Formats: sequence, structure tokens, C-alpha cells
Amino acid sequence: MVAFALRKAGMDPVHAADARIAQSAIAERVPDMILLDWMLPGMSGLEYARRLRKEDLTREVPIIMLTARGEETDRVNGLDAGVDDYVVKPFSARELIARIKAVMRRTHGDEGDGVVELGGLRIDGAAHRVYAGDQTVQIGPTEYRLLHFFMTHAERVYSRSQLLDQVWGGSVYVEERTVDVHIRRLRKTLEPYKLENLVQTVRGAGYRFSVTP
Amino acid sequence: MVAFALRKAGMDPVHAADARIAQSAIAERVPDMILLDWMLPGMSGLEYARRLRKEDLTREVPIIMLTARGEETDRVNGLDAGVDDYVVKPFSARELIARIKAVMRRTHGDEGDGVVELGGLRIDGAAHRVYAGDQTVQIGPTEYRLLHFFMTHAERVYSRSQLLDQVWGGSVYVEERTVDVHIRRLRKTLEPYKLENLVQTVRGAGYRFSVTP
DNA sequence: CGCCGCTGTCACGAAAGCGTCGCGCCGCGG
DNA sequence: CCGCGGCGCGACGCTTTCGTGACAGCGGCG
Repeated sequence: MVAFALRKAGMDPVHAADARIAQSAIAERVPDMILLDWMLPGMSGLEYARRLRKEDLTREVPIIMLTARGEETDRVNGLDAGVDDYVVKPFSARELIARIKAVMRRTHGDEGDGVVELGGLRIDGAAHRVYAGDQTVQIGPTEYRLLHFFMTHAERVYSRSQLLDQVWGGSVYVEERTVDVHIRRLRKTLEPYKLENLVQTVRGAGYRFSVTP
Repeated sequence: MVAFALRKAGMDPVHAADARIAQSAIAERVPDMILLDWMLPGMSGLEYARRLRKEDLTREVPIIMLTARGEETDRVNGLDAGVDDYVVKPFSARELIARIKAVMRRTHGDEGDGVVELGGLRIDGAAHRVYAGDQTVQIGPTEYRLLHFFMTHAERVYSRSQLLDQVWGGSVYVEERTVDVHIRRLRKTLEPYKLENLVQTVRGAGYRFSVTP
């Protein structure tokens, strides 16, 4: 019924009966967003959401969960798991579509593929790899995302809040100072290549990636 | 109860019992965001949200609505009215605060961007950077704001109290003479570039940023 | 089950700004 | 020429902000 409504709204839904089927469908083509029922055969929808957030392929894909009444109290857990929004059953087709559009609007930013080169640093989005000159840089997942965001948005200050929104995702709640730590870790990984001053702190404002010191 | 929770989270809530009281409170000081109950005495919260969206003063202020269960079906109307998010009662303080922060992060984006160039000085709001010719100028946060204000309001005298209002913000009380000190500091940072006479003293009136000495 | 990489949070210390004070100079009116 | 208010400026505590090491939790993997 939901699929029918979405199709009527000009979307192209793919239906999966359980997590396993969903996985193979995603492997075939990564969707623009995922509509996930709270209750799944075999595992909880929340658990599956966490798994989707962990895998590189689906990390950026927004998730809307369908919950029945009385399950809302667990919502915080869902927000922690990186779920972008909720729709509570029973819902109208109109409401669902409005929510989907809102989430798409919010998250449909930039692509992770492509190659960016800047300041002696090269990042290959498709290969998920970073090069300093001709040697590859060993880097963790979060630092990678942070660096990638910085390199695609260079010469511009971002507050800790904005970085949390852009790099961590809009619906995960961590301390702002956590950004500092990852900045530090990013600088540390760039240090062997003498590139740590690409990441600059702007006192009272946030951080900036810039070629000029 | 909500106000208490917010205050504990370091926020500064102002409570209003109905739309009329809210209006006068807003007239006094425009809030950073508005938490709006679905049901209001006299008019629906939704209706009031629409009104807030229509007035210039509150158009940019994000709104979060508090709804009870069973009202979710009308949610679509809320999204249409320009409401930024919903919190469904009952909610935990943590959830509410998380939502507020998320909305603030999302909407509190742009301000003071753009590039201004004047008198051999260039200020890049996005990068939060100041250039004198082609070299970058090292500058502190307050001096930056002061300079930014001056460059966007050049050739005009501002009294100390006006500068305090515009640069420091209307809700902090500091000595007027403090302005002198920051003017001095601003001049000092411009001195190496021989640009210190852009900031001029108007005896008995205040200060002025001007290209002509 | 233990090891390991990664993450988020905390606590501590250093550094940078910030606001205030006080002194002295300067311009202006008497 | 003198007095006085206005302003420049160096100095000094105090607060805020940031860097950084440490640590516990959590999965993943052997």
C-alpha cells in the first residue's frame, strides 16, 4: 500500500520483506532513502538501522522509521542510531510523502565519489582513499569523512555544530568538544606529511581547511 | 517544567501563556527559536505558527511544535506551515533538548558571509578571514567583529553605546571605555599594514571607519 | 574469548582574549 | 595660561576557549 502511494507520488520504491532481502536490493542499487519498519522479521528495525549506518555503502542514506504508537518512547534510541525521522502509524500517504520530501531536502547535499585535490592532498572518494603526494595516508573512518568534507568545502569556517551536522549527520547527538578530538586526530595523521596546518582553528568560530596558513 | 529543563541545559527560556503574551515577549526580544504547543488558548498553535511565518520579525525564527498523541495526523499541515520539527508528548527532556539543538544547528547557518573590500582591506565572511592586500591579517574575534561591522557600515560615526549594541550584542553590559581598548587593539593589528588611520576618532561623538583621512 | 581499532567523553593545563583600571596626554573653552 | 573632559595606551587579573593525553565502551575479528 505504501509502495503504491509512493509510486503515485512519482517515486520509485523497492520493497523488501526482511533485512536480508533489503541487503541484496541495496547491493544491487543504493537507494536515495530507506523507509524502515520498527518491527522486522528476525531483528528489530532499530538494530538494522544501526547496521546500515555502519556500512560505508549506506552510511549517507537517510532513514525514516515507521513506528506504531507506544513505541515513540524509544525514539531517543533511534535518534542515537542515526535515524533521520519518524512516522507514526497510522499515517496518511500525504504525511509520509511530506516527511520523505523534507528529509530528502535536508540531506541531499553532495556526493562522496569523485576525486578532490587540494594543498598537496588528494582524496579519492570512489576508492575511499587519501594520498599525500604519492604515498597513501592511513586514516580512520571519521577522520576520512571530516577530511573529505573539509576538502570539498575549503576556505570556509565551520562551527562545531555545523561540522557535527555535516560530518556526523544531523540526528546523532554528541558533545561539541568531540569535534576537537577528531580535529586533533586528523592533524595527527597529517603530521607525518607536514600537512597538519591545512586544518586551522578559528578561535571563537570553529575550524577551517585552508591552503594558506 | 519544560522551562526548568531548558534552563538546566543552559538555555534562557521565556514563557508565554498565550499568543498575545507571546507577541509582546517577542516584540521585546526576538528569540532564537520558538517552542509552540499545538493547542493554544484562543487559537490553534498551527494558526499562530502561520502568523509567525508571515511577519518579518519572526520569519527566520525556527519553530518546534509540541503535540499530543493523536494529533500527528495533522502533522502534514504543520510542515506546510513552515514548522521545523515536532516533539510528541510525552517526551523526555533529553529528547526535547536534542531536537532543539538539532534545529538550531540546522537553521543557524548563515550570517556575515560574503566579501567586503574597502580601503585596501578585504574581509571574507565565509572564511572568517581578513586580508591587507594579499597577505592575511591575524586578528582576534572581537576585533574581527568590530572591523566587519565598520567595513559594512563605513563613512559613518558610531557612538560607543551604538558599537556595544552592534558588535557586542544588546544583552551584555560592559563599560563604554572598553570600546576604546578594542579600537586601540584593532588599530594595532592594522598598524603593520599602515592602515590604522582607517579607524578614526570623532571627538565627543564616537568612532568612524573611513577611507579618507 | 581476548585482542585491537575506533569512538566519545572527561579532566587538566596552556594559551588567548577580554574587560577594567589608572595614568598621562591632548584639544578646547574660558 | 589653566582647567577639564575626552581619549590613548600599557598593564593586570580573570574567564573562555582550545589542545591533548587518558580512558572506558563497543563491535569486529581472529
